[in-house]
Amino acid sequence: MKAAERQLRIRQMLESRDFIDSETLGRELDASESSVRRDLDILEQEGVLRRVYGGAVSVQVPPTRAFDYAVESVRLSDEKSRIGRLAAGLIEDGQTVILDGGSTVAAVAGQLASKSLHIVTNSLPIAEGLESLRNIELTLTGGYLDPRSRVLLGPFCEQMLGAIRADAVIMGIGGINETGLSNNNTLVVGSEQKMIAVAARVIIVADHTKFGRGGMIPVAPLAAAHIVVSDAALRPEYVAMLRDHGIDVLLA
Amino acid sequence: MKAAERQLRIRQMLESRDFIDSETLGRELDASESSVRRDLDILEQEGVLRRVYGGAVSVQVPPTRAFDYAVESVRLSDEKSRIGRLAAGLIEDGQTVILDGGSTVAAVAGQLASKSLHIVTNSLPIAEGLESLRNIELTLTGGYLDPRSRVLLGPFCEQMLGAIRADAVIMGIGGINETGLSNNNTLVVGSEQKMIAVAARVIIVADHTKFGRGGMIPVAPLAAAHIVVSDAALRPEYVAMLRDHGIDVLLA
DNA sequence: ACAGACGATGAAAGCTGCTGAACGGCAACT
DNA sequence: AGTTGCCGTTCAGCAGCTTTCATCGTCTGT
Repeated sequence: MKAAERQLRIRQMLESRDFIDSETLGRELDASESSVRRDLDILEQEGVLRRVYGGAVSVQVPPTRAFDYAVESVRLSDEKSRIGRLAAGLIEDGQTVILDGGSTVAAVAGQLASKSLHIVTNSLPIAEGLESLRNIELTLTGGYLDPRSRVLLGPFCEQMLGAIRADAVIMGIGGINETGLSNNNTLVVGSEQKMIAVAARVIIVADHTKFGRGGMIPVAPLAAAHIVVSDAALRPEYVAMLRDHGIDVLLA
Repeated sequence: MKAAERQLRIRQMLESRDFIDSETLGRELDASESSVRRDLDILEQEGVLRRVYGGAVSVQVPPTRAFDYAVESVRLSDEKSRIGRLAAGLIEDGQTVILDGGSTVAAVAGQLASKSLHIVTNSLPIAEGLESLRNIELTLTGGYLDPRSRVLLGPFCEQMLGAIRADAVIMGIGGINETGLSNNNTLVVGSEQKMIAVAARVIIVADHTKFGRGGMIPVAPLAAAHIVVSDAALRPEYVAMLRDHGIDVLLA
């Protein structure tokens, strides 16, 4: 394995982990710890990570400061923040991205803070978390404001979503099983279907507890999703099911 | 487990817990209590937590939001709140009302809290002020979020406004003189023109300092307004000018 | 095709700094 | 005042870091 490839792999690993120790890196990359250390030096100079005793930590734009206001009530579990980081890694500078509501998507939003993006969202908490960032151009959908979830809904929201095109949509979901994606909130389903329709890539974020569950309202068949990001506790049969449908599965 | 990783885990644990005792930390992190104590020292220096006897408590983030609101309410002068009360009296239960952005309009919004209304607004601060009220149905326009004024703008906003009808619009304004209403913020003008077009009654709220001023961008001729609400310090010639155009003038 | 230069790699040596255990002191509770 | 439990300090041991060097593969010029 060449140096450039190792460094790429290290970058990827840091998308889903806060910290990696040198020993693990050496083993996973099949290289000596000397080489790993050299790679870490280079990546540190590039600002990708920070070297610490025992390994390296990923240098994130402190989500604890940039985004906490929006999600102060929603305690982010470890799993969700790992999913967030991994999903955020799928988005590249300059893209237009639709963000659905929901706490898992909010976790992704926090990790997008360092990128230059055009974000379209119907979620007020997410908008509030991102609005102060100069590198993010923020567009809200219109619509009725649901006071419980603080999400914009209804025909105006759908109409506006129908008028745009996006590189990707990042969407949370109530339940996933072999029959497809589903949700329990009746009102958001229409907007979510529109989001899927206008986005070139559909990225579903869902922790492992969402699998096997069927929500009340079907949203879309499995084939509508291009990428599913979940956590390591996802049972293998679900991974296989998704891959059978041609869906990329990433586990944080 | 390395020091850096332990400290990250401690940070995460404090996201969901206010207090952690040293013994639990030592067990969960698989490290000696000595090491845990050292970590806590470091994290305390970084301001993440505060050490207490038996463990550590998370240090709550100072709410910068409260500062914003404080500034806003200080700026809300006696005149504006009187104008707000008077203008709110023009609105009846059950109506659909469009609210423009701006601090004077925000003063009106505060006085609308007791009524049962359907409010349409492009202002995030106003939406945040009203969203918790059960008697108010709230619809936001879509559009680009202007980070400075926190108002939704642009073609999506105008398109959505064009699709609705309202009983009234309550609008602040940058300047009023014999040539009409004008504003200094280029971007909001298009939305304001739409609001005027779709509302049955156009209610302009403006303290007396706005009169005689000409803003950079013309918004509408005087005749577009149906009611102007100002304060008692408004000079009589302006009252006469407005009445000559068939506009009702109310002085708070 | 061959020789030399260059960069990358892994191993070894020496050093730095982290770790856990032990111990005395102090705070909290009875 | 006594007991219990927690804290800060100290120190030996060791894991990990840096530096150095020999080796190997690749590239370049002749």
